[in-house]
Amino acid sequence: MRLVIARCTVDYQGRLAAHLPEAVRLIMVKADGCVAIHADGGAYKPLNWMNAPNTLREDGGTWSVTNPAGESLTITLHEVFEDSAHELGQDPGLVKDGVEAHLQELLAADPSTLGDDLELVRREYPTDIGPVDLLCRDRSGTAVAVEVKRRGEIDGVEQLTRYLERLERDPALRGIQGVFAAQVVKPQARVLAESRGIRWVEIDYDALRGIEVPQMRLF
Amino acid sequence: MRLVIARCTVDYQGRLAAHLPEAVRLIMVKADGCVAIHADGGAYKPLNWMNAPNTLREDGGTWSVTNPAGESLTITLHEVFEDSAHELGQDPGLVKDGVEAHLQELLAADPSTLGDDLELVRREYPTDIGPVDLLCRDRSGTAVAVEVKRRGEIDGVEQLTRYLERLERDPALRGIQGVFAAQVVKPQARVLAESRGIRWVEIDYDALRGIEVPQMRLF
DNA sequence: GTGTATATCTCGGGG
DNA sequence: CCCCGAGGTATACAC
Repeated sequence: MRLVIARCTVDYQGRLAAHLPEAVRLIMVKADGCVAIHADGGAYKPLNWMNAPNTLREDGGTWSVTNPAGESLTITLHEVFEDSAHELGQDPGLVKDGVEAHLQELLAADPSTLGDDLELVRREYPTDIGPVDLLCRDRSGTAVAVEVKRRGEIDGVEQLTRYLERLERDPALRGIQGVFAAQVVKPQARVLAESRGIRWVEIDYDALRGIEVPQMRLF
Repeated sequence: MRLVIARCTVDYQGRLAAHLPEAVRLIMVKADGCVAIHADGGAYKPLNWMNAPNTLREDGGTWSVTNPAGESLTITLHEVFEDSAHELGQDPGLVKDGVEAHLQELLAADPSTLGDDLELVRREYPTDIGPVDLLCRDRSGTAVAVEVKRRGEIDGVEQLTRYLERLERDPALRGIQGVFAAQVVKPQARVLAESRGIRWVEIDYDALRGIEVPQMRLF
């Protein structure tokens, strides 16, 4: 990783056109070739950047970064305060716990949390407008579509509504019911779900984890 | 801006739990207090981060970053290879051109791209759930609401559907039609739009720019 | 402050 | 490769 602190101007031409007036900034060049221009604030997002794969050409105080898609980033260095490089090596990567995919896994393993005697038919059941998280059947054989969210907001209810509309057209699924499952279901989402005959369930993540087998734990 | 290259482990506890095993990484601390942990690859997004406002406490080789929302980032330094600081100053900021606002401008200037003889009534026409991008009328006097996107996805169709439902309640707009305009309209969005009687149009941005007057350009 | 809409979103998974 | 959905989305702007 190369780190350059310099007074510079930057121009990006590609999906949009963007220009940075002259100022002192950090230019970060990673081992995979990606380039990011950082100011001293504004969260982690750089002011300007170019992702790999790309080509970096240095010509005196002018850097040209181009990629196969035809985008270009031009950096003009007016004054360089530091220019250092470090070997970081391969990163072992981030281990995450507590995201929607994990919730979905846990619920797929034990759908009874969502209602009496629910049995899983399949996860990511496909429709022509995208896959529904869980397709189940209850004891009476009625199909049940489940949308799982970490935070249950109005968008999720809309999403489940679209799926139900599509699934209802399949004769084998006629009469399908909807369940909206999330750790927290916001008031607006509750109202919308109820007005559409969709049942909503708040899930206790820690309780679900408690019944989980040890080797499923990530760390 | 402080830049530290170090062998470290990192743990985040907050909206989820995430762990980084020991490896050499860049730790960037910006003037506003935000902290980002970068590996030597993988676009501009850091592996882990904590945005301002937060509190950084250094205790030997252990850094604790906490924020008012109760999230925490713990960095354990095992070996420090570099630790430098630089004064960057206030950044004048980015000048952008070519985003959705620009597309909307161009279409407002020439709505005929969207359909025969469309005439603009007004941009950002207000409804009680937000403004619709363009309100037009066609030759027959029928109102037409236009939602403009750079990339036409399912969310945009939902958005336009909500506006149409509101606008239909206005007697002066009864019978209003919807047009979903984007540089690219994704297949799922096409299906949903058609099933709701909304016409979709793909826009050629470069062709629109070609007929644009020079003083509309930003730089 | 909450809600809504945008983003050069980034990132990962599946066909 | 594209399509699609999730994100600790972040960010700006309106109410």
